[in-house]
Amino acid sequence: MARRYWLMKSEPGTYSIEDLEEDGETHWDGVRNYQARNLMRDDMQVGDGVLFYHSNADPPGVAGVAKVVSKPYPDPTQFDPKSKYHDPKADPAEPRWWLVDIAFEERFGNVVALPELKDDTRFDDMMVTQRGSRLSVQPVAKKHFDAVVKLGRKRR
DNA sequence: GCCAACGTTGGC
DNA sequence: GCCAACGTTGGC
Repeated sequence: MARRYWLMKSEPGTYSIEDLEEDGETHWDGVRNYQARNLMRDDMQVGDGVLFYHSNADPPGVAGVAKVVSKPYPDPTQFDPKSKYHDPKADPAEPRWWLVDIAFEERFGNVVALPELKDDTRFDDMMVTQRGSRLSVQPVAKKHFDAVVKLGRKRR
C-alpha cells in the first residue's frame, strides 16, 4: 500500500509543533468526530506523512511535518472519567474512538499560512482551503503535501 | 426519520 | 469577540 498523506489540526495553545518537537512523539487523543475517527481508524498506516496544522492561530497554517508511527488503537481517554475527553457512552468491548501516534519530523522555518494556500491556485482543490472546512483530520493529495513542504522549507 | 435547538470549530 | 458553517442530540 502506497504512503498516504494527511493534515491534522491542533490549536497551538493546546499542542503545538514545538511541543511535538520537544516530545518527539505523541498520542493524537481527543478526536471526537466520526469522520476524523474513521480516517484514523480505517485509513492510516505507519509511515504516512502528516502536515501539522495550527488552527486558531495567527496566522493559521501548516507549521511542520510529522509521520504516523503506530497502528490505530482505541483512544484510552474515552474510558477515563477524569479526562476531559471522557465519553460515558464508550464501551471498552467496542471502543468508539481511535487514535494513532505521530512523531516529529520537521518544523518549518516559516508557517505556510492559510491565506497563502488560498491565494495559490495549486491548492484550489485542497480540503483545508475550502470554506467551512472544519474536519480536524483531512486526507491530503501527494501533490499538495509535496508543494506545502517545499513552501515551508523555502527561506523568505 | 425529520428537524429544531444546541454546541463546537475556527477564520476573521 | 463575532458568527457562519457544520455536527450532534433529542423530542416527536
